[in-house]
Amino acid sequence: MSQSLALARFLPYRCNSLARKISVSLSRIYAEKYGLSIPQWRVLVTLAEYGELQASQVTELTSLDKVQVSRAVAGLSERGLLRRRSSERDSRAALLCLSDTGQALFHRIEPEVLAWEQALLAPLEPAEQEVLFALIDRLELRLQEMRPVGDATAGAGRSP
Amino acid sequence: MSQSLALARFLPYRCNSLARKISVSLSRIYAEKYGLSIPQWRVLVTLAEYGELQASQVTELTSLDKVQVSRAVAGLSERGLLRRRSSERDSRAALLCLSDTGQALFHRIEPEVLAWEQALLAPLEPAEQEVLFALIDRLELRLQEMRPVGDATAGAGRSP
DNA sequence: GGTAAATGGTTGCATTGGAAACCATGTGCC
DNA sequence: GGCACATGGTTTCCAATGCAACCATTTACC
Repeated sequence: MSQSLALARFLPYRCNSLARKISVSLSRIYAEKYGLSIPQWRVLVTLAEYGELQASQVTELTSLDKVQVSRAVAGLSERGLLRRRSSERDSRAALLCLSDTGQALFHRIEPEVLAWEQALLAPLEPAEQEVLFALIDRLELRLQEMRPVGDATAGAGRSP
Repeated sequence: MSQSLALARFLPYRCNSLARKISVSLSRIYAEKYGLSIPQWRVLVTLAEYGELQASQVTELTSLDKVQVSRAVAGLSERGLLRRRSSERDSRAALLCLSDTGQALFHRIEPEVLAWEQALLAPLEPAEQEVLFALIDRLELRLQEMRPVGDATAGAGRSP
């Protein structure tokens, strides 16, 4: 039957478009007010959540690639928002954690961002919010299944 | 109550991440196989759907900005996939429509792309697919409401 | 212990994408 | 008609992004 293609009903387009609008709107908080890029923001959140992490772990947790993480870390470090020390176990590895300033900044931004997200999700009932996240989970899972086996294009670039 | 922020449960992140993965995966069809960029692809679809359009209309329909449309059109035009003529009503306006080659290319790609989308959506029941699109609609609507009034940052740059 | 391969992270370089400046034309107003 | 301003589209310039090459170190293996 193959209905014909119209962007309005084409998931890649709709999803992209939604994601873009969300990013633009949200970035007014952390970008315009606090001068953070998206990668920087993600690194900040992740370190706030997990404490001390190796850069490679941040890479996995944020879905950023290692270059983005490296640059984000450099930027945050320059502003004194995080500290880098090298692991004694492996002197190549850099262990990252937020400085007090970084923590403070995060705690200042977090409620604003959460409030913004709540405002966005407000029209959806809690059950609908669950459904939304569940659908996203399933689609991501599906995408992984669809990837041809033996494809090196995995999330964060591990695997031999 | 304000649960704390975790990326895994943060809609902007999840949505962005999903959109990105979808794009990467899908682009194997129209980018790698047919050498089209995303903007070019969107313009192609839109012209295939609507016939002859002015560039500004394409801009609105695709959620691309006018620079992207301009470049996409230039690229497609170079490859002979679309024709540009200037409107007699307004000699600034460019009227765009697919050439026969462009139509042919579209008809070759369309079924592949639709099949890909079906594969992605396969794990979702039809009713769930409806829910998904409905949720996206509502979120986009909500984003528009949330935009501070008198904000010039509208989708495609209309409004006085 | 020494060489080869793997891993963690950074840097350089080419490409992309968006904002603003820019032409060309059209519209409003006197 | 003429001058200011709006509009359609293109070009220019700069920042962000991503890939690949690159050091430094560690691991594997002989």
